[in-house]
Amino acid sequence: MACEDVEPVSLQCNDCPIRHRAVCARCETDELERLEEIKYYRSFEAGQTVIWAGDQMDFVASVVSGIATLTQTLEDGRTQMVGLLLPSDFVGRPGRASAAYNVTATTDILMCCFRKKPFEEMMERTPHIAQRLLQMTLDELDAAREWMLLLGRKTAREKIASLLSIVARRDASIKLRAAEGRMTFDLPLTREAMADYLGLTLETVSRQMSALKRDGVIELEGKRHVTVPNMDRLLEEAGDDSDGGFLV
Amino acid sequence: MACEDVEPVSLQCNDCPIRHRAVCARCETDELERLEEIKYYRSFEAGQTVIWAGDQMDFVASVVSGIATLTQTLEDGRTQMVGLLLPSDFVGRPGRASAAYNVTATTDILMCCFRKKPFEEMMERTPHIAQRLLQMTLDELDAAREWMLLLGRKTAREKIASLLSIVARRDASIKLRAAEGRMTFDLPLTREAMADYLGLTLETVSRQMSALKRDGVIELEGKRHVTVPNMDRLLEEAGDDSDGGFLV
DNA sequence: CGGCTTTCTTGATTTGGGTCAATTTCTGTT
DNA sequence: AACAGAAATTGACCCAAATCAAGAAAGCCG
Repeated sequence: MACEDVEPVSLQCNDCPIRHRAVCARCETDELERLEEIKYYRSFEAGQTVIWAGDQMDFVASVVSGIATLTQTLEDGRTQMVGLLLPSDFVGRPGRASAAYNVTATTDILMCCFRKKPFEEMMERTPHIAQRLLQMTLDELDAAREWMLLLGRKTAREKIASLLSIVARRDASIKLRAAEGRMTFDLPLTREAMADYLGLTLETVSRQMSALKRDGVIELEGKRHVTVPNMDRLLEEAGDDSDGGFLV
Repeated sequence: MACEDVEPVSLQCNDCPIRHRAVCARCETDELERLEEIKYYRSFEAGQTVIWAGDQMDFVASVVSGIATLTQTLEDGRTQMVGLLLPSDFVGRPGRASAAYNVTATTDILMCCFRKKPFEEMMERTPHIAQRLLQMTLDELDAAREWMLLLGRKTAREKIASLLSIVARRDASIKLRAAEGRMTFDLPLTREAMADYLGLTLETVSRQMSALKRDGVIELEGKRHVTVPNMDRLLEEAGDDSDGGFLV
């Protein structure tokens, strides 16, 4: 339980195929059993709502496989995606009783859940977990603010290019593909989801995708499979050469 | 140093006129001396840049008086404000070497700074500080995401109304004015700053302010002094009845 | 007080992206 | 293979907000 070392990283559950990014590796040996005690799995089908904004939320969770989105909506139905959850991402927050956003599965998804109370107790006993969560939350805050720049000031074309480069990069990091230059990946989102993410309509998304294709910035096979012949060109189109803005 | 109590709140420096919201009241007695050791003040004039994005940042700080903004910019000069710092707000982050945003003083401002290294050491020794910072960061994240909805999906009029209601509320909470209904406050921002906050141009901001005035939603004396005769009406114009979205 | 700058307002015009509507292309399914 | 339903594209038109361009207020300072 005592955990004196410096660099907290991620924690590997016994039977989850991924490493959760939430908790402390150093404490792993001591806390793992306890973690196993309080955890359970839930799976959802594509399109299902995991939780509605405002609902009671008595667990925190880590995405094991699949993709989910965080969205907010106005009464008249306008919706804005405020986050994308990929495997190993963390949902829910200690010290908050109800969910702040709608969480929706966009593909079939498996989540590894921890009951909130015991998780919070574990946090109390294991300071590095709070520090690790702080780190992650600060990263998410940076990503959210990067997204604010995109939503407030970028053109439709720049928005699309930004999203594509983020997905490409995220995909690349998973596959450990170091190469710049040519890059191939599948879009995990429908045109509508992209629109909700970027503050556009799906028609505009479609039009700009076609325009980028016409101009040779991307190639499309089918609707979802994208290849970027020249990554630098795409980044240029995105309007900033920042190497980041991982909301993803 | 040991700090076993539950509810971390804020810390009162010996000679700052405000309570910083960053740290733990329970540890106050023990940590205060040390805090005094590592702290120093810096003041900036209206318009001055406190720090540029990417610069080395070897301190964290709390705003004592005045107002500062966090902004991001694209190469061609388009800028988006991503945060507003009011007295007692916290800037800078443990575990990060360089600033992520431009911080600019919009009024004369006094900041209470703590050198980062010792501050981080204090965090190590005082778990509740990390927990308190986590809490604050989660709140900021919520606010940023609320702002994403505004930037992505609200009309110019709704954006203005949202900003006004946030400033009104923040002002009200400072003055401990419980009354709903009629409300009076000074805008701490120029039209241009409002535009950068809302993802609009200053002309549009000005036009929508005039429109809200014409429609009796607000009254204006001079350019900056606003009174809201009916707070509910303003909230209605803001497009959501959420009682929050404090990016402020 | 009068000149000077900065901030703000208002008008005329343009345009990027929204809206509405009609196809087309992809999934499955039986 | 044929059909159905969902997802995506494309076109025609429109409108909210951007852009361009004067002026009007409000500070500020000698």
